[in-house]
Amino acid sequence: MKMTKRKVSNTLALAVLGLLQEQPMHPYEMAATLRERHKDSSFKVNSGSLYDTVEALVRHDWIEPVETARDGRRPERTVYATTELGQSEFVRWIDELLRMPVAEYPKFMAAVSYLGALGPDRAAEALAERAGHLAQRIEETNTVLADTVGSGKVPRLFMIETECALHAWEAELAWTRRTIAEIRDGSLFWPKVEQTEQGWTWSAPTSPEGTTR
Amino acid sequence: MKMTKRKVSNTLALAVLGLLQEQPMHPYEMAATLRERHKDSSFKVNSGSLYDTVEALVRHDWIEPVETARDGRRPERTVYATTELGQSEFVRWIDELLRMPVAEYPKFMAAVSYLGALGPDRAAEALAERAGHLAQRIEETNTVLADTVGSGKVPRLFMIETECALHAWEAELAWTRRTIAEIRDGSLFWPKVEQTEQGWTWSAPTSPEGTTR
DNA sequence: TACCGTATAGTCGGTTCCTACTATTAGAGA
DNA sequence: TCTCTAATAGTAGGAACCGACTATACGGTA
Repeated sequence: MKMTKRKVSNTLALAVLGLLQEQPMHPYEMAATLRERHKDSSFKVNSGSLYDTVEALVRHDWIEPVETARDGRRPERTVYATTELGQSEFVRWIDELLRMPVAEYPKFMAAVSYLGALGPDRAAEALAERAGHLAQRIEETNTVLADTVGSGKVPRLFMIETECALHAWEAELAWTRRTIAEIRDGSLFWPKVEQTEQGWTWSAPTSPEGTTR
Repeated sequence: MKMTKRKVSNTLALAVLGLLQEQPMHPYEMAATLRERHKDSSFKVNSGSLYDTVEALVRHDWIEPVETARDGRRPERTVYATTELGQSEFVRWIDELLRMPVAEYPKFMAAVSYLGALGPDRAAEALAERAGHLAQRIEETNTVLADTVGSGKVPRLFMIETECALHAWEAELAWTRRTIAEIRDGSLFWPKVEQTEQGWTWSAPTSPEGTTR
């Protein structure tokens, strides 16, 4: 009592569709092209997933095999192309993804939920290390942007997602640094948790402005 | 030639460990508690995944069943508690997640990669709709914060991930609005792509400041 | 009191996803 | 010319994940 589920949800499929809008390709070439164009920071390019995704797209008639070539004794390669359905759904899908924000569950958010468990000192130290990594990643990404868009090799629109990611990381870095500061200067109060018969209680902050009462 | 893989990577497992630090619980209660505390925006709480995750944690000796109770004729419930290993790994895992940023692949980033495919008008419109949804979500989250932390019911530290998420959404909203503006005033140039024998070419921007030459 | 919606508690089956591995060839170096 | 590495191209098996479903109890109401 269940049809093969209507939609392919993995975004790697979106990348595949995008590439096949340009020209027919075999999966390995898709992976290589995505890496060449630095799209592998927006899509998780994993050969196992890629072949599965391609098969799923074929099942839904969004793409179809157009030839199987063999180059010398290398394994046989199957070359795929989009269908008309694939072309229209490609655009529809992008539209939908842009319009409707969906809940994501980044690992960082999970860890921040339990920041308290580390205690103030270790938490601040861990966040500081993260801040360093983030800063480095931001710098590297700026370099990439400089020698693609900056040097006129690629139109800005084709790398716009990199700018988007950059802004997200900068925001995360800013939040991280601010939080480190708040931990260190005590403005993020660290309650001590105790268990009573009624359940859990925590100490209230000794308020610097006003009474605790 | 492969041991049962060392680590449970699903962050829902982190939530389970966190709850069991407080007191033994059965899975259904974990889900209910997470929802009560609004932690279901940091962790994807899905009953299917939850039971799988609990089993995985048992396999790795991070938690263990402590009793199986039956209340009337309701299905039997198994109550779990952390082990010592679970307690130390809980802290280690948080530490690791905080220190090292990992690549995430949000759906939005994927869609932005192919923003070009929509054409400027539709792209701007889609982003505008997103901006509306984001603004609404931000407002709702502010309300939640106001009547938990704001009213002193819960210490700020226990909802800190909500502040973190809020900042991320605000940054996304800011980027989205700025990009809409750039599309509309033409400062984000939309190249026209053409296919030649050499491959692909795109029109260069007719630069407003300086010559195109 | 018969019915209905919601809360409680969890199972089942299938799809997706990823890690690890296989196998061949081209080119660089010794 | 032999070997080693990197690139080419993909397979296989299992873990993770999720949606849909099952079944009981409880409280209100028509």
